[in-house]
Amino acid sequence: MDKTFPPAAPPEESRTPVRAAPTIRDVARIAEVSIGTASKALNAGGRLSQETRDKVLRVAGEIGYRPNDLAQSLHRAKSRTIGIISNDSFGRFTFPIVEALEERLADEKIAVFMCNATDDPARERQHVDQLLGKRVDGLVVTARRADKRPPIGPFAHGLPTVYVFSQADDPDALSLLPDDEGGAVLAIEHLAKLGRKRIAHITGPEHFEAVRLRKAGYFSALSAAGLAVIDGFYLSGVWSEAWGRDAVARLLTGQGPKPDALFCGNDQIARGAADALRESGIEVPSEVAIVGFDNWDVMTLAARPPLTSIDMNLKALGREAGERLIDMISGKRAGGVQRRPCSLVVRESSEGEAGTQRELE
Amino acid sequence: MDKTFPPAAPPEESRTPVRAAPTIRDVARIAEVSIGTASKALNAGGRLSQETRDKVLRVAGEIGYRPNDLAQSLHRAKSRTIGIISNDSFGRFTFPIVEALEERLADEKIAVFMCNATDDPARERQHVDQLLGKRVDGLVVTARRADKRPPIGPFAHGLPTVYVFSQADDPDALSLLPDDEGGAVLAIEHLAKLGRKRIAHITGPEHFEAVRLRKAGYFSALSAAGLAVIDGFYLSGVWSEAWGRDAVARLLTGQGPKPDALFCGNDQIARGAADALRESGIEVPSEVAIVGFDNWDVMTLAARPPLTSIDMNLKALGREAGERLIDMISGKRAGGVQRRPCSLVVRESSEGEAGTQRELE
DNA sequence: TTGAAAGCGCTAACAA
DNA sequence: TTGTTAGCGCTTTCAA
Repeated sequence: MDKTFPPAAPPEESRTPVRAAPTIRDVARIAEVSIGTASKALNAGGRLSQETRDKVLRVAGEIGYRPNDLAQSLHRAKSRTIGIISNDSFGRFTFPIVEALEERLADEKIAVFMCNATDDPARERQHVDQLLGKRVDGLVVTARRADKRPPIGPFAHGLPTVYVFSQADDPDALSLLPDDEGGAVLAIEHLAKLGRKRIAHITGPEHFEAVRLRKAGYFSALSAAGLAVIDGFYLSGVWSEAWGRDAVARLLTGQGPKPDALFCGNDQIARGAADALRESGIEVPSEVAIVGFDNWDVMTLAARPPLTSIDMNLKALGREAGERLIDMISGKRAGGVQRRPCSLVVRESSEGEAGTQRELE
Repeated sequence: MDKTFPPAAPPEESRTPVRAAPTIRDVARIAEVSIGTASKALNAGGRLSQETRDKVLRVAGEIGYRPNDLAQSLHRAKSRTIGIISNDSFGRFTFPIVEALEERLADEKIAVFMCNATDDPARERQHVDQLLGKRVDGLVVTARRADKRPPIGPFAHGLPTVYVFSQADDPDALSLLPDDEGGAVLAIEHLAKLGRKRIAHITGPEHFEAVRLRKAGYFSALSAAGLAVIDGFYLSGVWSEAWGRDAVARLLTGQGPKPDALFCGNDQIARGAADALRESGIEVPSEVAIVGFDNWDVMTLAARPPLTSIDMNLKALGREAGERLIDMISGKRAGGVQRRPCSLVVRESSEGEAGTQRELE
């Protein structure tokens, strides 16, 4: 066969619909300038006649030229790209963090690779490996539990990394976490200010560091407020509404004093507690006030009454993670475990004047 | 000053901790071969003496060489990178989709850029623009509502794009959606099989296409099952537990017949309905059975009793979106609105033999 | 079996 | 003011 004949058109299926993006070379050719000139015009740099500059920009606009970041990254040191490794398969905590982070980085024209490792170290390693291949400028690591985890690496050593809602077992690493203990203190101070004297704490499993920290805050704030620690008023269980109901049943059937307030380890427990109280004919908040944790609207707003809760300010945490990462990328060193304040969101489950419906001393 | 003096060391802050990644040039130099040879060895291609190949690979391993994807992408046609534009700021529906999509694409060594547009067209456009600069091979668009939206572009024209849980107002675009109508049919068939005759439908706002489709499924399945359409048994409101409770109150206080089953437009409504029934002394499922929609465990498992629900199989949807996008990237054309089946997940709120506790005909 | 060199799209230093 | 060119890290011919 004659090789000079044009080859047959490729079959429909394999004909890609993407037409190759125009390059700076195309712009230069059409605008009848050199590539260097075109580059200068497009990057608004150097001295150039206004006329040439305009012509180049016009042509670029007309043919839909868009610089190729890949090519730029190749000889800038930076790819303007970071990776985020998430280990929260449900996303309830991770999502607001990631969202705020992404928003903050978008302002800086940095794009975010999203990788879900779902607590599988092999997958995680694979993802990090891929991200290194993509020459990301930094890494963010998130998790569902705020417990210590082995640091990324050593294969990622030297890469700016921020752990957020997650804690690396490496003193040099930067970890950004909510101040769980402080959050608990907020809750107890609030209840104490309302005149409550017998505050119980119903919470999740103790293998969560958050549980241990909130517990510590509970006890320290009680004593700071001059309130007695009552036997049987600290109940650790699981993170469910059912446990909230159970725990309330236990508190009500016991021999000892009955609580006039509950501080719950999360909003699901708090909601279960609210249901159990209502169904036992105990009024919230007049007889028993409730404060939850997480400020998860799905729970706090649907509960009857709506729940006062502690907000971990996850969006702020995500935004700050972005900022710290940007700092690290530009060479600033940082490390250590840093905790950010929670805030109290008051709703009906704890509203009302202190002591109005209470026996006063 | 003498220019030949070495410049002062940069201040601590600006000294970046990242040591430049080794290049193939480094590998070649240390292994004492040419760059071409090193490349051949690393890519397992071409004929090469086993000895040289081993030496190159050993050196590469020792110095931690990792190919630079950016450089590769530059003259491959593909970047092995896609972008996902999400418009669901809460993430409840989007998250499982994105997660499955990311997992599927990771198998193909394709990385995912995550962009949240939060329903702001300007932000969306900005993101698409950035993604085009990064030379992504494709785009996935997700939303919170499965309603029609303007297509991405025309600036992204020609770029393989899949709309998932989201529908482009463009007949050529590929949209992947759950079969809401079929889901409703599943629910009604299930209840009819249990012997229920008076099935009410409590749902969300009609401006959601999903509401209209589920409504259509409700009516068509009723008539297919030979069941009467009862006046006042279709109630459209909002997506909340409170509305579920309200709607039940309406159904119970009305003059007409009382329902023996409820099909709810989502699980929050269903949970509210379950609460209202229990508090009215009506037993679920013996007196009134309930089926929800979304199969959101936070609701279905916490409700008393646990809720039967329709699952939209979002993970499967996400995985398929990944597959279709891969197809499109490799040149396969696809388009149209494609709906994927939902499935029924039976729990206590509708369990039990048909008619055992019911008046039978 | 190995090496040399062109080129992917872009920037920046230098030359004209 | 504009053009030329080296080179970012890699692959891929072609030559040796």
